Amino acid sequence: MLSTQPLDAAAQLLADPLRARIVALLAAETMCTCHLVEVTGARQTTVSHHLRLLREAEWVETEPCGRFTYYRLRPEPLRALSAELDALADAAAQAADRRRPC
Amino acid sequence: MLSTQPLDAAAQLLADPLRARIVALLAAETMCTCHLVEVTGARQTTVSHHLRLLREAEWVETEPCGRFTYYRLRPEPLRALSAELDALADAAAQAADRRRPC
DNA sequence: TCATGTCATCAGCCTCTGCTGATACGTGAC
DNA sequence: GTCACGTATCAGCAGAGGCTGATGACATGA
Repeated sequence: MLSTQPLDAAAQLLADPLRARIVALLAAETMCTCHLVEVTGARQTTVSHHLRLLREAEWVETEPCGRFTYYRLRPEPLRALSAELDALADAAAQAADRRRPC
Repeated sequence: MLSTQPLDAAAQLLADPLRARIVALLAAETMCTCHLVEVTGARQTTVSHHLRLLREAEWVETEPCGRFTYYRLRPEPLRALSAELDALADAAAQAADRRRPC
């Protein structure tokens, strides 16, 4: 268990459609808020709200550049979550035989 | 993209603390509802509610056994989600260089 | 058949959270 | 300085979803 945040807290960050879209967009390209607003079609305040949650969870890093703010997605939290899910899948594959009797 | 369900829908299933706990418990051992109620300390209706969501998403399979109902966690959805997150992490690792200019 | 135990479903409540509009801050251009 | 632009924060609202108690279906054992 290498994760620094609980499984449910990490999953919660991806549980919203728009936020998941933002994560996917930032995975492809480092971009600033105005890009995300343009691509997603959401309001600026809404995008900023989601970026705040990602920032507080340390899933993204900000890089101010003049008037703009670039957002970069950190791969580490995604890797940690992926590894945790993979471990669960491994356990589940073996749990078909292990059955707790009533 | 091998996943049969959207990223946010899959993440939503793990976004609740109790539901994530149930998934983790079922990953370790195939067990029936009464076990989950006993271990988690939650009400039976609450556990049944979460099991229903996992069942409808086909994350678990049921096996009626007399009065009891055994629940088995399928590893496939976890693997698919893990793979998707790993791909996002790969992309994010390279996206540090790719920057969309304003 | 009747009582008991296991589990699922339903309606209602309540909390959480995402969305919105208004507003404030900082930066760069003029 | 003044204006435009990009961004963040705030309060209020509304919808989604988790929890609860009541209830019913089904299987088991006396």
